[in-house]
Formats: sequence, C-alpha cells, structure tokens
Amino acid sequence: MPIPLEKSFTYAITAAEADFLQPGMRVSVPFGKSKIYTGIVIEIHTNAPLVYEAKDIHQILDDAPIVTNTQLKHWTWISEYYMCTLGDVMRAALPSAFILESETVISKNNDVTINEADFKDDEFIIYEALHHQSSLKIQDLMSILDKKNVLPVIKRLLDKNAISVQEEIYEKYKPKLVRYVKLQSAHASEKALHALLDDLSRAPKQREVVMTLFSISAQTKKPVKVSDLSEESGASAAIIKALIDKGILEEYHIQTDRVQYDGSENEASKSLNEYQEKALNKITESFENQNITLLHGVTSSGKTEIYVKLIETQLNRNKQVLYLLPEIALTTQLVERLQHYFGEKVAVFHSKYSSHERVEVWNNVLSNAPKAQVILGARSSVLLPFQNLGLIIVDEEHESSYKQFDPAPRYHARDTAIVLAGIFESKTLLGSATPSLESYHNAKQGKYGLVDLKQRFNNVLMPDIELVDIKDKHKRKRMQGHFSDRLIEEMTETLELGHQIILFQNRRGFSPIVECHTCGHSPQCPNCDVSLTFHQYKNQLRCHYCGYHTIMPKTCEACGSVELDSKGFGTEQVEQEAKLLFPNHQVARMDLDTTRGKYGYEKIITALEQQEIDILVGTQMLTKGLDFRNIKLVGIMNADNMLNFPDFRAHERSYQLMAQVSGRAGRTKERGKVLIQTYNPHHKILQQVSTNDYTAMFEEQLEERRIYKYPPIYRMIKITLKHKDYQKVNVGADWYAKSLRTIFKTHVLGPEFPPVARIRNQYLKHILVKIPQKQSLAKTKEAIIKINNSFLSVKDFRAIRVILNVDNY
DNA sequence: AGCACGCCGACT
DNA sequence: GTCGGCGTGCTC
Repeated sequence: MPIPLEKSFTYAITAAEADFLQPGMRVSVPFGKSKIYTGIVIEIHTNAPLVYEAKDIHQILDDAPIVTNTQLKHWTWISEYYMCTLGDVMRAALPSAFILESETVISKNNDVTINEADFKDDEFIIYEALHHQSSLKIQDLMSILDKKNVLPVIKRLLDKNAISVQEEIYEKYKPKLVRYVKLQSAHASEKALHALLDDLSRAPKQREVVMTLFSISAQTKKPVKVSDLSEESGASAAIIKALIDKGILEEYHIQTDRVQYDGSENEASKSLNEYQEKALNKITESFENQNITLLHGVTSSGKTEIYVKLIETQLNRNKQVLYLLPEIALTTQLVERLQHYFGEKVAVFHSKYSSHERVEVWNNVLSNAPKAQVILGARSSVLLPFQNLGLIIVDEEHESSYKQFDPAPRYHARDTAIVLAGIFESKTLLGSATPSLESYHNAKQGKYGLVDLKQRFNNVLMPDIELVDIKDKHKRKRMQGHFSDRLIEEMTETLELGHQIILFQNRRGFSPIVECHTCGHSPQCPNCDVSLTFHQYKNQLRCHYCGYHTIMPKTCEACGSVELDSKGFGTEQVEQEAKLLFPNHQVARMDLDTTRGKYGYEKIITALEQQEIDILVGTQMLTKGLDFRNIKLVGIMNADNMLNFPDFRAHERSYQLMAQVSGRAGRTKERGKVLIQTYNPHHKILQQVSTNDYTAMFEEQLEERRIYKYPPIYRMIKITLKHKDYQKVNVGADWYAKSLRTIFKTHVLGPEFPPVARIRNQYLKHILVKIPQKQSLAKTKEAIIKINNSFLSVKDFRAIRVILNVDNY
C-alpha cells in the first residue's frame, strides 16, 4: 500500500484471479471504511489470516507486472536500510499516475422529494449547486462553503436522503493521442475522388483541403496528422471538422510518446586522448576483480568521454546503462551530448518531467525498449524497473543532493545504486573531481577500485587561484561594496579581452538580515526561528524555510525609525553592485529565484552560451554542468560563510564547492583565474583549494573525523523529533536520548536544537547516534526501533513526529 | 497517510 | 444545549 504502514495487508481473491495475478501487478483494494487505494501485489499465498477476515480486492489494474521482482528486492533493502516502510519506497518509486486513489463524489437524489425549507443555509447552498452540476467533489464543497470541515454537511444531507455519495476512481495516466485523418473509404477510388472534387467546387476551401490531403499522402505514404494537414493547406480546424461531419474525411487517433527524440544521425564516439585511454583501461581492469570503482578525474579532464566508451561496450552486450547525475547537472547540454552518440537509445528521467512523461519512461525501461537502453537521470531513477542492467555510472558522486532528506525514503542514490548493481551482478562507476570522503576512503581501503585522471583535456592548466584578504582590504579602504580592488582589476581586464566572468555567492536574496539602525530590531519569520531575507527585486522580506513573505516595511516595526540597515549579502546585492561597477556590460543572476519554471534555467544557460551575458552571478547552481569555453575568471565573493557552517562536513563541502566553481574557469587553451575573497586567507581548506591539493584535504579531514568520531570512520543515524509544542519536544527528546544512552553510552549526541530550531511552527530537536565500525548496523537499528516503539507507546509522546535518518550525510 | 470516533471548550 | 476543534487509534 502506498502509505507508511509497517506491515503488508492480505486480501481475498478468487481462484481465477489467483491464476492471473502475479507479484508486481497493481490491484485496487478497499481500505478502511470508504477509501480505495492502489496496492502492489507482493505475494500470492493460501494462508488465510486468523484474526481478521480478509476483504475482497476491488479490481486488478494490470495485465502484466509493472514492478519487477528485482525492484521488490531492492525496495525491501531500501526500507530496511533507511528504516522506512515499503509504502514510503513505493510512493517514491512509482510515478504518481500509477497510484490511483478514490475520491468521494456526491450527487443529488432526483427521485426523492425534498422539503427545502428543512435545509440549513450551507445544506441549501450545496443542494442548489447540485442543480447546476450533477456531481461535486469534496474539494468543490470546500471551496463553495469556504471551510475545511464539510463532512457534517454531507452527513446531514445524507440523513435527509437528499444526496448520495460514491467513490470514484480515476486512471490518471492517459496516453497521448495524435489526431490523424484519412479519406473515407467510399471516396478512395480515383473516380470517386473526382466526383467528390466536383461536388466541392462550391466550397473552395474544403476542396483545397481534400487536394492537399491527397498530395501529402501521395508524397509521404504515411498517415496524415490533422495538424500537418491544417498547416499545409492553411485551413482552419472548423473547415476540417466540417469535412469530417460531412463524412468525407475520417478521423482516427494513434498513441504516441510524449518524450521523443528527434535528432539527427548518431555520431561515432570521439577517440580518447592518451590519459583518458589509460584511465579507461584501468577502469576495465579494475572491474575484473572489483564491483565498484572510483574515477577521480580533475575538473575538465574529459570524464564524460570515458563514460561514453563504457556505455558503448554495454550497449554492444545488449545491456541497459543507468547514468546518474545530480538534478542541477542534468542540463540540456549534457543530454544533447549523449544523444549525439546514442540517439534515441537515451531516455531522460528527472523531477521536472510530468507524471505522464514519467510513466512513459517507466514503461520503456520495463519493456527494455530500444528507446531506454541508456537512462540518464537524477536521484529517483535508481528506482526504475530495469531489466538487465549492465553498468551504473554515478557522476559527481560527492554531490549531497543524491541524498533525499525529506520525505521518507531518505535514501542515498549512490549507495542505493551500488546495491542495485549488486542485485544485477553488474558494475558501478563513481566519478568526481572532488570525491566524497567516504568514497575516497573506501577506495583507499581497497573496498573500491581507484583510477586517477590528473590531466585536464587538451592539457589546459589548472586555474590560477588567488586568495584575497578582505579584512586587510577593508582596513586599507580598498573595497567597493563587496568587491576588492583585486577582483575589480581582474574583472576589468577579463572584460576588456572579451571573456566572461562567474561570480559565486552562496546565498540568495539581497541581504539575509534587516536590522533597525536605532533599536536593533530585525524582522523575523512568524513561523520559523530565522530572520527574514530582503529580496530587492520584489521589495519583499522572505523566509527561505517556509516561503512566508511580506512587503518590505518602510519603517522599523518596533520603533518606527526609518533607518533600516541590512547585514550580510546575497546574489541580488552582488548583481546590483556588479551592474554599478560595470554599467556597460551585461550582468545576469542565476539562483532559485531566477530559474523557476521549466525553462528558466535553460534561458540563462543559452544566453551565457550566446555570450549575451558578460557577468553571471549565482549560487551553487553554477557549480554543475556548465561547460563554457569563454569563462576566464571566477570570483568567490565570500568563502567564510561556507567554512563556518555548523556541520561536520563544512570543510569538505567548502573544498568541493570551491574546487568545482574554480573548475569553471579556463576550459580552453588559456589559463583561467580564480579569486577567492576571504577574511581568513590562512585557513587550511583555502590553502588546499588554492594549491589543488585534494590528497592533503582528504588526509587532514579524515584525521579529524577519526578524532571526533564522524563518518566515514563512524556511521551515523540522526533522529529528529518534531512538534509544535516546545516543551513536548524537549521532554520527549530528553527521554529518547536517555534510553538511547543506556545502550549506546557515549555514542549518543544531543538532544540539541538545530541552528533553526523552529520551521513552519514546528520545533525540531536532533539526536545523533554514532556507530563504530565494528558495531553491527542491523543490531543498532533493531535497538533503535525498539526504543522508538516504547517511545511511541508513551501517551504524552505519541503526538511527536519522529524522523529516522540513516547516513544523514 | 486518512479518517472515524470521542472528548471538551465556545457560542446560541 | 449543540457545533466544531483536536487528540487517539485503526486500517487486511
């Protein structure tokens, strides 16, 4: 069942149904008093339940399984490892169009005479509405009456016998149909056609349409689309309809895929350079005795070409390949590159696809269609119904967006992919310029194979990285806003040479804190414990946690003073300052606010590609997938706010982020330049970034993790308690942590409020359980589940939501 | 997750 | 004295 239930449910079926049904098919079943849900059959058995009577199923929804046995195995692993229910996994895996739910619909009882005087106001309104519309949904009632609780009204109307209710189920997925026309068979012969054209001599437009249709079908010998016909003949839909109504034309529909590749011929893959060739050989070698191999290739070293070769090998063996990428790296640039080589064998899958598009990809993968041999997708594509997977590539392996944080299943796509490959007995390749500590550690330990690729493509030099001490620059008054004199110098020079610039600031909006100059008051979010961020382009204050927004006040809400200061800065402010500093150049911004909508992102990318943008300001969105020849300078506005982030991975993340952004500079012959502005130029991480010393970073960070007992040396499970009552969370968390400590002793951290302790009016408190390497993960989870169950059996705690997050990194 | 059931405060 | 809010428990 697609709901978070601990157990599976048993339903009764007939012998005939038992013959037909197979695990992996969908059935709709009654659940609770009136609901109908979609379930997946996991087992067909003859053990009649003893303590309850099994209900009959409602309907079988599929002719053949839509979920494979492999998937069911994989799902079970996910639910056990990440401590969630199978229902959670099912909901995440299936495109929502596969999951039907019933909806309560009410309609009027026409055969009953009703004394309308008996009605109360709301009952009358609903009854009136049913005169105009034969049926209404619960949603409709809520909007008509403008209140949430409409069930009492329905109940009263039911008691009066004025209405009846039904449960309606919808098949959400509808194949896309394309409308075609052909000549009615009666007119098909040449003689009949001539007669027809004579008949139509007084309707020149219709005659024209028939002539055009005739010539198109003679030319192409293929069915004729209505849209083509109308375009070709210049006829309106009305004219074609008239012909259909007259019985001269006949319309019909053909099912088609929404996702179609209409590119040109495939090209042969590029030949590799010496270093790539070497790396490829080493990968192949490593795969002989290792299931997982990590490819550590510096930015711009041409990892993609190596992947292409590996994919080719698998396709020749008739195997499917899954190519995982973080969401933001799934740009049209990369998709086109792969389609270039593999044409329509490439299927793409990510969150911006509609539910219908996802169903089509799902079906193609399931049937091992020629269209779905290479699946290029984000996190959730590890959950697709693969048939014979030969290889999984996890690109940008270090990306934290591979881990799902909310809602359950809180799975890590990289680790889930490794398990999936294991089930298929196939290989996994992890690729990154800045591998995560855990993967690099695994490789160093010999758990994974390791292949290095240190040479950039075309022997381009790594960018020259310079640290700029802005504390010193401030002291000497060498700053203009947030730009140091060095940055301005380099920018001026770059622009003069006609090159492009990227400016990176890891914070959106104009300024994260607004503060009254007189009394120090700063506007806070009413639902969360954070200050509101000022967004200048909309003149709004916004909360980045819950979406709350108000208009920017002109005066201080507390004391009425008109002097409002802003503290800190975001991309908007950088953009504005850049525009003032370089008024003759085009400045654009790329962050969550400017890339909303399906094509928002693409528009900016294209403009950058076309060199319509000289300076691009953005958040970490910039770090991925952009491959532009003409960017020569990267400016990191402030490195400190990421280094000081309260998280044990802050340093690792900062290194990865800065190394990745730096990698955007200078991808052709000329050497790129990177300027990092910081208050603390002697920080070890910054030194390591500037000397490109991944190994030093790795060793130092690993040592710290060892000392302070953090991953990858220890494993972690994070437990979050959530409730709107502050006291309840406190008391509950103390109880929970105390019980954990009786078993895990000092390996329990917290409870601790997170930096933002209240989000959407819910207080949060975290407890961390650290797990030493030799301690059994399975036993640890068992113990936690036990404690969790006794926690939930305490009456006062039951209302607290508990979130278990395994490997919360 | 939904939804019914039951208890308790607010308004006619 | 009823309506509607929220806490609690169950769903094959």
